[in-house]
Amino acid sequence: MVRTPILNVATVRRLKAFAWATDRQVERLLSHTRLQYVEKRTVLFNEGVPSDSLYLLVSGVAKLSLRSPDDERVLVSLVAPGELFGITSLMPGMHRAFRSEAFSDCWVGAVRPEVFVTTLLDCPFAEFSAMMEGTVGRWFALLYRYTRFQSSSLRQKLALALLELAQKFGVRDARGTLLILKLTHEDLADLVGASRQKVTEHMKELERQQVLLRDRRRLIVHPDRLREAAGLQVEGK
Amino acid sequence: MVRTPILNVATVRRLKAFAWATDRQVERLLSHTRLQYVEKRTVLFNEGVPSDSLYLLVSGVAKLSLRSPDDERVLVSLVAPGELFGITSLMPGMHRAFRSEAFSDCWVGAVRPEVFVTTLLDCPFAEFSAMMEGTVGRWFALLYRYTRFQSSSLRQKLALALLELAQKFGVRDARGTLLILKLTHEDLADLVGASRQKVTEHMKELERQQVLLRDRRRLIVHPDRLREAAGLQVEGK
DNA sequence: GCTTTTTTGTCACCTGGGTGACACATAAAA
DNA sequence: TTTTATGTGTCACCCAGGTGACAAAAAAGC
Repeated sequence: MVRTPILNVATVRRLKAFAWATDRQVERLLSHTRLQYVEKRTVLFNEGVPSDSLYLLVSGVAKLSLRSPDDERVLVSLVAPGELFGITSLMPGMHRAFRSEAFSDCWVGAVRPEVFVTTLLDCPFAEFSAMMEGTVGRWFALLYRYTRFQSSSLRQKLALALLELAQKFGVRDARGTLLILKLTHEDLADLVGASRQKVTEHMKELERQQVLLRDRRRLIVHPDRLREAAGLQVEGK
Repeated sequence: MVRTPILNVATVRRLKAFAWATDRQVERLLSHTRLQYVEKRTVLFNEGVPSDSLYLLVSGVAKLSLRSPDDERVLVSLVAPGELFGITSLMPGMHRAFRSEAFSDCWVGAVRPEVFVTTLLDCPFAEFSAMMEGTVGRWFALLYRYTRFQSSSLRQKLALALLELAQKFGVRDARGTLLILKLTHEDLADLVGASRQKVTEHMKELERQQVLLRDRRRLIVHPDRLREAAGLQVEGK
C-alpha cells in the first residue's frame, strides 16, 4: 500500500504553490481540500465534461491531452508537483478542454473552485469567474486552436482558422457567413503557418467544393460544410 | 480626417464587452479610458516590453504576432471589436508575449490594469494579479510554446519541449539538468506532434552532439547547449 | 482613363518528416 | 533464469507541403 502524504502549510510552501497566499489562507484552503490517490493511467477527468473541481498536484506527474480530429491523442502538457490544473473550473459553465490522467501514480488535492476563490481572494466567485472569462477566456480559445493544429493537415488548419474568423468577424448573409475583413492568402498563410502558394491551392479547392465563395475580396463561408470538408466533428461520434 | 467614435455605455454594450459589469462600473471604467486612433500597420506594443496597459478594441481589426526562432512573423490572432487584449498587464511584472499592431485602422481604448481590476472587481490589484499568475500563468506559457511550435522544425520543437521539461522536472546535477521522470521517445513524440522514429533519430543526434545524455532511462540535458543546438536565442539579438 | 503595386493562380522541383518493417536492447513478469 | 512485453535504433520508401519562378488578375494611385 502507498503511504499517504501529509498536506499541510509546510508541504504547500515546499511545492511553491499559492506563493502569494498567507499561511491562514492556505490553512483554510487545505481544510476544504480532499486528497486523493490516482493510479497511473487513471483518467481524472475527460475533455468535454462539466468542470467542478480545481486540482493541485501534490506528487507524481499528471498529463493533459486531447483527441485530435483524426482521433490521435495529443499530449498537451505534463503537470509537475505544485501546479494547479483543471482551471476551466474557474470560468462559468466551461467544460473541460483537455483530458487529465495520471502519467505516474499521483496524489492530488481537489477543491471546489468557489472555495478556492473566496478563500484566497475575498471576492464573490461569480464576479471573479465572469472576469476570468472576459479576460483570459479568449486566450484559452487560442490555446485550444493551437493544440488542435498540432497533428492537423493544412486543409484542417485552414478550416479551423476560417471557422474562428467566421465566429469573430462573421455576419449572417443569404449565402452563408460573410467575413467583414479583407484577408489576403498571405495573411491566412501566416495564421496557419503555411506557405502562401499552398493556401491558394486549398482555397481554390474549397471554392470548387462550394464550401466558401468570394465576393470581390471578401470571403463568405459556410461553417457546416467547412467543418465537414475538413473532417471535423459534425456528428458527435 | 477620421470621425472619433463615441465611447459610452451603450457602445460598450453593443460591442458585448464587459457583459458581466453593471452600467455604473462601465461608466467609471470609461472615465479612466483614453481612446486613441491607431493607423493601419502601426505597432501598439512590441513583444518583450513591460506591459502597463490593457486595451479594448473599439473598431477596426488588431493583430497579434510574434517573431519565430528563424525570424519569421507568426500571426497569432486577429482581434475583433469588443475584445480585450494586452492581457499580460494583468499579471505582475509580465512582459508582452506578442506584438500588437493595427491590422486595419483602429480605435482602441486603453486603461491601466489596476483601474480595470479595482473598478470591475472590488479587490486589490496585487492580489488579483498574483492569483491570475498562479492559475492561468502556466496556461499562458503553454500558449507561448505552441505559438512557437508553429514554424519550427522538429529539432526545434524537441528542444523547446525538453527545455520546458527541464524547467518543470529538472534538478541540477553535476552533468547538467536531470529530468526526474521516465519518458519514452513515444511520449516525446506525442508532446511535439511527431512520429516516434524521427524523435529517436533526433535524440540520438542530440546525444552525439553532447547536448543531452542518458543515465538508464533518465535524461540529463544541458539547457544552454540545447538552446544553441536548436538555433534558439541565446544571445539577446 | 492609365500605371504601378499587390494579390492570385499554377507550375516544376526539393525536402522534412510520416510509415511500415524488423532487429536489437532493456525491463518486467513468471 | 527464462519468457514476454516494451522501448530503441535504423532502414527504404512515400507524400504533404515548402520554394522559386512567372503570368494573369485585381486594386490602388495618379
